[in-house]
Amino acid sequence: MKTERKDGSRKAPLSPPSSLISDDELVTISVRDLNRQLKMRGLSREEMVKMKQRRRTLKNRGYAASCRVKRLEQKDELETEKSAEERERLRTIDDNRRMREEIEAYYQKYEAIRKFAQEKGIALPPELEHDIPRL
Amino acid sequence: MKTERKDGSRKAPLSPPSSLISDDELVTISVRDLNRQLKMRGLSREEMVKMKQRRRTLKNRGYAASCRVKRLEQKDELETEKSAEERERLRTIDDNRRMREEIEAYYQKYEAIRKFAQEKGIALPPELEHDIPRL
DNA sequence: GTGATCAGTCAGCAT
DNA sequence: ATGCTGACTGATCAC
Repeated sequence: MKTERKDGSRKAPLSPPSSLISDDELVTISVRDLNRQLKMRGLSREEMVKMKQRRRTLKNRGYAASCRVKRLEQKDELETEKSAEERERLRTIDDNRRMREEIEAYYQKYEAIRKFAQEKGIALPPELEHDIPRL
Repeated sequence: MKTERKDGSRKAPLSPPSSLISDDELVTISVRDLNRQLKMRGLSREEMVKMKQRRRTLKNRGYAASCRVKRLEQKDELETEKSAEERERLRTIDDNRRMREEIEAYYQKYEAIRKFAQEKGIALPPELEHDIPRL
């Protein structure tokens, strides 16, 4: 079975030590502002490209996390819906059982009267004198 | 929406060009046989370690694939079960509808006889003379 | 050592 | 550019 991670810390993925901007800022800032910041600090074209790539990677990290959360949510949703269907099904089956009892009660009542009439020699109207076929 | 990969080829992940053993062999062979092969070919300790790591990575690749397949299968299973529950529920509801009709038929029959008796002034046994409360 | 799963990375698709 | 997802990798857990 699975337990907890000994260490909650993750792979401390990228971010070169010489980061001028924190990961958090970098993913939050707009492209426009980022360009401005980089220009102000006088980064070389190559450094700009590197920074852009780091931003993209950080974004991807977030997307991956969202993707996993979404998958779990959809799974939970499916399970919930399945349970709801099952509950409904069982409830309906129970309704069914009670209805069978009700049918039986009317059937017995009807049969009792019919036999009573037959024994007393009372002629019933034709539509009442025959048994209803049991379903 | 998602379409097809233009190119079925994958990232050609590892396998240094100078591979003495193909990926397929490497994951298949037993550790015992692998050691024998490596010894026979006279690989350095460092090369041995590299090879072991490559083997582990290849194994992991397979595990990851299994894991994804399993996830999909479980999802499909859930969806199938949900559909089955739903079908059953609808079927039961339909049974229910038919039973209601049956109840109504007996009820009408019973009521008709009871009223007939009442009009003719025929005394019914006490257990037959009263209406059954409708459920 | 083996298998499974998580989080991160990258490729490729769609918007 | 942005967001998503499949596949791959390394870390880490259980056995």
